[in-house]
Amino acid sequence: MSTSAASRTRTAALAHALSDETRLGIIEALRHGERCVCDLGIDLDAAQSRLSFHLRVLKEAGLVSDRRDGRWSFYTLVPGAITELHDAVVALRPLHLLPLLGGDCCG
Amino acid sequence: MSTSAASRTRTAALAHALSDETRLGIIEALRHGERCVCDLGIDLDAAQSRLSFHLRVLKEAGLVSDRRDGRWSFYTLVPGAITELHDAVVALRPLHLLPLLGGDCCG
DNA sequence: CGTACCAATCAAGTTTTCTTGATAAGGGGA
DNA sequence: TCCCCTTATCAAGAAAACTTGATTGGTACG
Repeated sequence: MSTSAASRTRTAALAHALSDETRLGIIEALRHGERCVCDLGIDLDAAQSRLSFHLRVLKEAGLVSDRRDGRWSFYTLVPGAITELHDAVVALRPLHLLPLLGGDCCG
Repeated sequence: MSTSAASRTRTAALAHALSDETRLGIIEALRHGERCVCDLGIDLDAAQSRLSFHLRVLKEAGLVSDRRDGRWSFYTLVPGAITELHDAVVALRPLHLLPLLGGDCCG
């Protein structure tokens, strides 16, 4: 039942991907669906190079995926990663709070 | 409905606190209840100074609280912070997955 | 007192992360 | 072909995070 070292590594990587406000802004923008980089740049008022850097971090963490269409790159949230993150957080609950937080009731 | 800048700052801070494996190990150890620093050092095989550093990060993020008793310091998880974290992750769900992940169904 | 113990803090050095500007790769249109 | 647009990548520097060993501050106990 104890969290394995591997899952701890994974949780740390996911948390790191979320530990930056620019990246949280990207994720928020992608909640509504696929976006191209140029639109994200306008939404977030971020330099192109900076945006590209953070998109790469999110992609390497498995939180977003990209698709190329002509000269544009489109990014999307990976639903499974959000679920994974959710499960990781639920796994941190104090044991005496186990029934709370909505972790096990909707399966 | 859009995530405010303040809550993004808070989410980033919480995520940063979880982005380190040593700190995840501490949280895991505290799930079972209060622990003193000396026990945590044994559990995690971490140098005293290093442990103290990470405990301070967790404390400043509001994830743990401490209590002094004689020469010992005892640390505990702050239940509200885990809940807060849970809510923050739920708020990142893609909009078309809103009914999933157990966010809204448990009162 | 003096010693031992526990934990926080400090100082120094290393590593990682982030930002910025420049360059390169690739596709579309004239 | 040539030029422009979009994006990724690189290089360099700045800032933040982490580790380690030493010091300091309290507390208990002889």
